[in-house]
Amino acid sequence: MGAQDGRRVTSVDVAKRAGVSQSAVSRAFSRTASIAPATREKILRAAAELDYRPNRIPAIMLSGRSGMVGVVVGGLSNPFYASALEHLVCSLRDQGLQVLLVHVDDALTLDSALEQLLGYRIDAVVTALAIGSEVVAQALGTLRIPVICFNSRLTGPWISTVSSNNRAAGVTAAHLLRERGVACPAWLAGPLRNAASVARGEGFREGLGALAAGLVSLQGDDTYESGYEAVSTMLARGVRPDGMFCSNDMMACGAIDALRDRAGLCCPRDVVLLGYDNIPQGAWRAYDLTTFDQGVERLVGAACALLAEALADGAEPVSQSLVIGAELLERGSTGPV
Amino acid sequence: MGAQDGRRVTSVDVAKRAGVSQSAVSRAFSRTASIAPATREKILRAAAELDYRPNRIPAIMLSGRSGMVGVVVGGLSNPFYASALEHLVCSLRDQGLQVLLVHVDDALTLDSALEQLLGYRIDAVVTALAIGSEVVAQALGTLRIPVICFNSRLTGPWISTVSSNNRAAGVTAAHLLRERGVACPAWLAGPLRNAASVARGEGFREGLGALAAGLVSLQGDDTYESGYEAVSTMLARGVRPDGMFCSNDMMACGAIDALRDRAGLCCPRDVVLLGYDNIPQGAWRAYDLTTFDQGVERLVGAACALLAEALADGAEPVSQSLVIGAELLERGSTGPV
DNA sequence: TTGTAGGCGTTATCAA
DNA sequence: TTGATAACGCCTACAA
Repeated sequence: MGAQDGRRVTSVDVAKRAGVSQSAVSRAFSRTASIAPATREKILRAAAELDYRPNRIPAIMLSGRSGMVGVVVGGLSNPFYASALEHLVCSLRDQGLQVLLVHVDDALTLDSALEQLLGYRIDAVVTALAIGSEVVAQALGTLRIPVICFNSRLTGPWISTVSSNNRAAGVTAAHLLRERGVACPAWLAGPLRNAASVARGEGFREGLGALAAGLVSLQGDDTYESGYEAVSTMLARGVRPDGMFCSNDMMACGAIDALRDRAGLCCPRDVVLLGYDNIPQGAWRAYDLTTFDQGVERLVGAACALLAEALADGAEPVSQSLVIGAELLERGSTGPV
Repeated sequence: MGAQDGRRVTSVDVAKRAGVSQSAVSRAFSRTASIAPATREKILRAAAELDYRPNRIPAIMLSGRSGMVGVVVGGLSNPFYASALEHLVCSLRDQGLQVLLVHVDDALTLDSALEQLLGYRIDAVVTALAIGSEVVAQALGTLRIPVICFNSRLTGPWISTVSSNNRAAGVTAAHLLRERGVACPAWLAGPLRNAASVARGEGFREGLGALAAGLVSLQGDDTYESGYEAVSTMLARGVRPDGMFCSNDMMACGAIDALRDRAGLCCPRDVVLLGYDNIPQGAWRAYDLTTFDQGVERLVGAACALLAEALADGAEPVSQSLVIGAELLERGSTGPV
């Protein structure tokens, strides 16, 4: 049945079999068009017999809208981003949008990737990149389609952002350490290009008040290894903080392991420590990590809401910023209350 | 510049500005067509001025090929799959293929997801699903486009598979435990629908030889929590193996934590333990997990090779099976040599 | 409610 | 090397 000759089954084939016009077939598969139930029935039967599947491509040509959203990801090795992607894909599907996925390492890849995507007439771009923001804003701004960024500082007429309240969380982290009687705090930063990390650091410093004077600042790159390295180096220099805020959970796990390995230090007994993101591994018994939960669902939900607005018929270029409050999730690494 | 009136810039606009025919514009952007360098130059300049980007959609209509591959993923929360996806996206891009990503929870979602994808005229499907294979094979088999599966038992005229040598790895795991003098081995299985897990278990049992008689079999579902639970329950029943093979690293991490938490048991001192997948977390100091490395690059590379073959012009329905050898990666959890 | 006809933006074919 | 023209498969007026 169907395309014996290799050719794909088209609406014309179905029309022929059902003894109707091609436009009738189109109507049978349309939500809005009016068609007699009996005719529709007949057509659907013929379509099923031929194993016909409507082709969306011509509709894209006519409408100029593909129903596809370009999703640009960087570090999928961070479970937080993997989870965000998973939620995003599901939410977009529920909005009837498909995801055209691109992985990007640097600004160059980004440019060529976007070029590719644009050929497919994607309706929008969603991204959680942490590449040099200047370059990215430049590249994204010229697309003339809506762009939604996570935890970014990018701005532009087509660019909207969704962020968690990084600065406030930093303050909260500082207050928690002070409550726990921390005297010598440390801050483990993510890469400087990561706007969220910078904001967390600023909030932390602010919340520390007088304690900020003696703040030990370490630099990581958001990976477990960098957290392990940074803390190992610090310990080797004889620096021993009793409280620590890590810009993300991956580094926090590395920090905990380095403290244990290199100096026999335990959390929270010797160091009160917390991270950010609430990745599943933080909940693993070996870490039992206090952290900030960004609420991936809310974050993604907000992004999709912005997207829906930006894609609404006749919408002007939208540029909004939404801030989602991150919630402190206390576990063992900051000790009992 | 460009579409002041909101309309998108087309090749006709560029042609007008460059003072050439529309076909000339098409040629200027084509790799194969022949065109005078001067003409090409002139056209590209006009295109740049208008910010023109070729539209791939009409080409899809003409050729029937979209250059898009549907990628169906399940558990992105397993870092192994996240990593595989990352590699896959990059490799496909290098082949000039785009990724249309779909997340699927159950067979129902799969059906509707595939229906969606087919509307976009995807050229092939790549998947690492571990859903009931009957249903999936049914759904995938009727697509009439190439399907590449990871670690699956699916078969059919259009279906190819890439697997790691699960059975052989199971045997190797058993031999390692025997070398270490294990007397009471345990096996922590993944879900039954996971063909890879079943094969690993069979190989393990085979490799154990006489020891298989006393094998302790535990059931998990490939998550950390299930590993933790299964081992906790086992310990509560007073069962204390001295060697353990876990069907994947996530469960292995859970097992290690349960052994430590619930019975103060350490690896490798009290239990010689190994997993499968080589996820980054297994290398974290808290686990230091011996495991089998599937070689994501090789796995993905093989899949892409199969795909290229299946998509070659005039290719018949391809059905191949490739097996990639997994390599034992010894770390601390199986002890020093 | 139904059929006819035009067009979406390219690529491919053919003639010049 | 170029330009005109016919597809590709569907949607959407418009007419019946």
